[in-house]
Amino acid sequence: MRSSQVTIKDIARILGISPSTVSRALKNHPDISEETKVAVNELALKLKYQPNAVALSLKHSRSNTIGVIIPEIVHYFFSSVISGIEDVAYEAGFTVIICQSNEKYDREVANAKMLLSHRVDGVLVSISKETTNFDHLVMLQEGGLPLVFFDRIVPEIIADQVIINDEEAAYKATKHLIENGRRRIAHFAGPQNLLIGRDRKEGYLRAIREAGLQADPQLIIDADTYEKALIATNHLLTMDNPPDGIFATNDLTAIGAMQSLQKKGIKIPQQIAVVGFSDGRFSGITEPNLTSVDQHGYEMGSVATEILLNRLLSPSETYVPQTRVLSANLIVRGSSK
Amino acid sequence: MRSSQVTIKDIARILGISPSTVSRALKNHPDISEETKVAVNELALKLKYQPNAVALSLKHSRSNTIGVIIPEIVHYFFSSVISGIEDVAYEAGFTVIICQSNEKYDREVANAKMLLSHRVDGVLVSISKETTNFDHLVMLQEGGLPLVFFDRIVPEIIADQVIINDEEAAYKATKHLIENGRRRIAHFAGPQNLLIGRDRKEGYLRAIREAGLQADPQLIIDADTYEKALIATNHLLTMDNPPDGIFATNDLTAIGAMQSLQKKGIKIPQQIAVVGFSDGRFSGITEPNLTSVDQHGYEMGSVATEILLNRLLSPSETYVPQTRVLSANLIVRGSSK
DNA sequence: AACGTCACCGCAAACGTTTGCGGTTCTGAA
DNA sequence: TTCAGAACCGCAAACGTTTGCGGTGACGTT
Repeated sequence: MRSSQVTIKDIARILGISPSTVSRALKNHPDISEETKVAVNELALKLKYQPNAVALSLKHSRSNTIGVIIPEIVHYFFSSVISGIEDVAYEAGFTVIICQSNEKYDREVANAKMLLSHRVDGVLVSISKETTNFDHLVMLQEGGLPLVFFDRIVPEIIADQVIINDEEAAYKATKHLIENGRRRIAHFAGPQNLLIGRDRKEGYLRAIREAGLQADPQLIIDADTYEKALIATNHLLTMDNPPDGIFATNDLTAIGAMQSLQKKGIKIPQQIAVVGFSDGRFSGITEPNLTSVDQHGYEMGSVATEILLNRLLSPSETYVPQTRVLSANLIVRGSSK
Repeated sequence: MRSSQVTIKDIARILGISPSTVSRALKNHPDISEETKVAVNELALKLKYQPNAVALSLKHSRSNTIGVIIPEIVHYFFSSVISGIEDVAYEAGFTVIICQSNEKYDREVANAKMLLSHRVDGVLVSISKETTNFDHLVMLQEGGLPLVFFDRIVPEIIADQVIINDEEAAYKATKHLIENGRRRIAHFAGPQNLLIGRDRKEGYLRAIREAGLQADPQLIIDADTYEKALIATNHLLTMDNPPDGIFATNDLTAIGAMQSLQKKGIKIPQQIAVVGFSDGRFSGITEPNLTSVDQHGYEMGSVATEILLNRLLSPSETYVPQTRVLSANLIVRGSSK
């Protein structure tokens, strides 16, 4: 913030009137004469006066700024979410402070404190993989801030949330594999402290059970990164009875699996089919193209922001937390047909 | 910003002292007795007092916030840059307001005004494809804000900037194709109003000329998106004398080319080699893996932010704009061997 | 006792903007 | 002429925090 920007005081001094009159003239207040209004508005335009949003924030106890805490910016899904957030916030005249936790709890706590200090009006959160204690998020609520969780939600905290039905989506993905003849399906699972990790695994298990298949614990592997998938896939291939399908918790993991398979000369989908999750930009790029659950990142960001803005702009006396479940559809491509 | 957050006034009232004493006690001021300091600090901790950053901003004419204007968040390179920006800002105790222009000039102008109004301390900018008038950026400087351009810079404005040597990188990429025997190389070029578009084309042309090859205008096509590349590649294949190499201005465009080629049964790189630019996450995912110029997004964001923070934290009397050129190396993979 | 110094605070003003309330002047009606 | 109401402002205080300066009391020295 620079001292060389024009303030209401500058205009007042030049016109020989008081700052309160300048303020009222700029707001077209009925008590101010037309002559004064014209003079003020012309000078403000000429001097390129911009209201000081910081001073307004202090005066009104409202900053028109929302905070966003996400695990990682460089991730197609999350960057899509931020894009949706920023577009909706922009349309509503809000600015967006972006914080990444880099999947670290401590960083997430520091981010929460910083946002509280900056007096943001509300916060959109997707928690880090490490986060198992939620005091810092409760603190935000106690500070009067509405929270909206998205994707990685926290059932322990009463708040609005936007999700897809991870269990249902995973169920569909696994069922698709089963309907295409796969009988031994591995699941590359995300962290089980995150609800999305649990739900995706539950959906997978439900489809397995419904098909009367035996759930084999050896086919459920903790692997939610490209690198882990490279290793995990190699491991699967050493089994006496390797799988004929892989359902991965995200696209990059699925791609890691695909590449391991292809390096071993395994034909996809003929020998082993692969399904991902999130429908990132990659899915139309791999060979064969990746079947994937469309997670609607941009829409998730948009909806979460709309819910938050509604909380801010239309406060209601009774708080009923809202859960919006976005449709998640399976997009079938070459990797699983 | 919520009225339920604890202020210095609350602590002052509870302890029966003045707000200025609370402030000084919190800052360990030597004029304040040890007894008072202990009482203040204990109560502040108990009440979870957090300084009001908005009030501090107003008082100090400094917000410890930097603004970022980028063309598009959902883009691997830019999301990498933001990640670098956020990490460096966080370490320095700064927050980051993120604005995307969606490649629209009008949006970029509105973003600039909003950042000025929010009294950010400085701005990091990569301009939109549409931007040919820079008054809104000059306005930021006139408002006292230091600017740092990155990637898409504006030579017309005297400011700090962080780039890779696009011309040199493109020269290397094209030369690599030539050294691998390619004699008819197409260039999928970016917008020529952007310096990066011009420089990449110049580097391409220089390599062509140095090799004693004839530059064929029909081989230079305006195509900087995946979709445009699908079409442009098909068009190239209808030529009497199709190219044997393609140098694309970014990775997604290169991938579009690859997919068109593969759909027509063209072997990559045996028949036509492909080189991209930016070394996004995709390059290790395509088949064959894509040769690409590594654009160092995260490093670019980090360096740009460090330069900006230096401007803010160590102001110098004489302003000498700084240009940092990051190394850009060609990473050779299967698409061009 | 008087004076000077130091410890330890509180007052007041600043930052930019807004808004309630009251002051001043003018005009019209009684 | 007097009074009331309206037009048109300016003052003062608020928001949260900081910081210069001055006030007050205690203590030590002359």
